[in-house]
Amino acid sequence: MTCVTTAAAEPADEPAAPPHPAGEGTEEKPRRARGEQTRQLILETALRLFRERGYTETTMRAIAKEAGVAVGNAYYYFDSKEHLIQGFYDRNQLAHRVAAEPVLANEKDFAARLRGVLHAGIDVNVPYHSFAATFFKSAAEPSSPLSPFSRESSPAREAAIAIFRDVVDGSSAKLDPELRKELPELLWLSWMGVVLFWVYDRSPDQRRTRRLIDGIVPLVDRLVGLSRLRVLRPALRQVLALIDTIRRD
Amino acid sequence: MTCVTTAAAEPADEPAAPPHPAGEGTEEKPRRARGEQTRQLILETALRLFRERGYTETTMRAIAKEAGVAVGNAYYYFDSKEHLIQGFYDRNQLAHRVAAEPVLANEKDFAARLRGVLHAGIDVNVPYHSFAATFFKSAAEPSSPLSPFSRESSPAREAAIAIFRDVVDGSSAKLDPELRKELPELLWLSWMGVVLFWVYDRSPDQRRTRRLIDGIVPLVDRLVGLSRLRVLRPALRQVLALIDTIRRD
DNA sequence: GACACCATTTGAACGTGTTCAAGAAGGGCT
DNA sequence: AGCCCTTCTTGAACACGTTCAAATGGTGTC
Repeated sequence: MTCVTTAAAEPADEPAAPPHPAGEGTEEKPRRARGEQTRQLILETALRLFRERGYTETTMRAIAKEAGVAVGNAYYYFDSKEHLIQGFYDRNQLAHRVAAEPVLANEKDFAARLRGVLHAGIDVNVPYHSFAATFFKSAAEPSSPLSPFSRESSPAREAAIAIFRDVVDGSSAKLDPELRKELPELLWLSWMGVVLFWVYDRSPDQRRTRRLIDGIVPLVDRLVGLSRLRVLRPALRQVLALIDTIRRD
Repeated sequence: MTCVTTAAAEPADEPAAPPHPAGEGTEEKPRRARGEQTRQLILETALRLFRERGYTETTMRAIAKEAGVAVGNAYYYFDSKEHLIQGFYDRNQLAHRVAAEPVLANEKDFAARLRGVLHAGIDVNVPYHSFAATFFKSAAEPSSPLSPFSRESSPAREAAIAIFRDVVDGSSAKLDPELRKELPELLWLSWMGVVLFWVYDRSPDQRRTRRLIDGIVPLVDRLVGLSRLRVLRPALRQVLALIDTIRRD
């Protein structure tokens, strides 16, 4: 209950930068530090065990024991076992951004940018493919805070969409201004589709997903290019109108 | 608690035909009957409780008690609580077929057929929207037998695709023969997308889903119509090639 | 009738995620 | 110092899904 606020308040920066700027003294504990430290300890331990044993096989008792705390303590910081995944979620979001940076900085071609970003997204997730399925199961429940469409995931979702906005804005492609406005979100949605495919992908090294990306990017590129074609104008308007209709409830 | 009757007797539309290995020397009557009856009783009771209280809120103990059997007995017939959903799955599949029948029989226009089938699919699911979300959660796990892509769901999946094959075959639309071959499966995939949208749809009476259908059907119709256009031929080939590539692992 | 066999049924027991009432650990105040 | 208040920590207890060795019961065989 109480930890909901703390958890949801600053989820973005916990993976990389610890909130310890300078005063590294042991006595410098302004009330917050002790709790935050425990929180991090539990999260780190949990993610490590998830990686080592898988999600379902890792029990809350094991996490607590390994972290050297009581099981109830974990529930003081995290509402449920599933909420521990949120940490994984945020961390990978950030890793995706970092991995996509080179392509976004150097490449101008739309297709190349999109392709790079999609592959980068898969790259950072590869180590977790085995238990991503279970994790995905949790995310699939609409009422779950882990759902990519949920309010709680809103920051992470916005951050993800921002990457695709970058893909569009930094590209040399010329396209319909109205489409340009909607494209980032549409690309993000496609990305969710790719992730869905990836989760289900049982081929070695998930190479089918790689091929899906390589195949679908030129298609999207072509479609986007064709968007200025006269014959397709009405269809484009139709799509945009539909999106608008659905969005306004 | 000998409630043998009402629950089991009412719905005679059980899709599972009794196994008739005709040609075996054994007597066909008594041995199997008792077990099958219990199995049905448990399934009926479970589905009723799911409808009344929701999936998560219905405990296996409650199902067993209500059915007048021991918990272990339910596990003799069903591997897990999730496996009980498979019954729900099959039943709705059949209901979809039935509900779509009138449209498929009377309508010739492709768009109208597709629209009718999609709305019919939502219609039969409406009563279960509240717990469909939880049920969907189970189906989302790739390893789960409930996954629409799993081997266990193969029959139900084929049956569903068959509906869309009917949509295509019975329509007056003229389209590329290669596309025609793939279209049923593509439409089924779109249907899965619509269901996904529906599960997440929180608008009253899920009216956003209805609008999504009404909006997307003309689009698909248009796209299918355009498929014979010269400019789009290469793109179409590209799509079909991609599907082929992915399919062959 | 007696026995064996196998499908069926039982309910206690196990391990799990989660809750909760109680306490410990400090820091700020008088 | 003494007290209060918030933050943090504890571990037993609960309800659930699931398992399993044992009991039951009907059917075929001798």
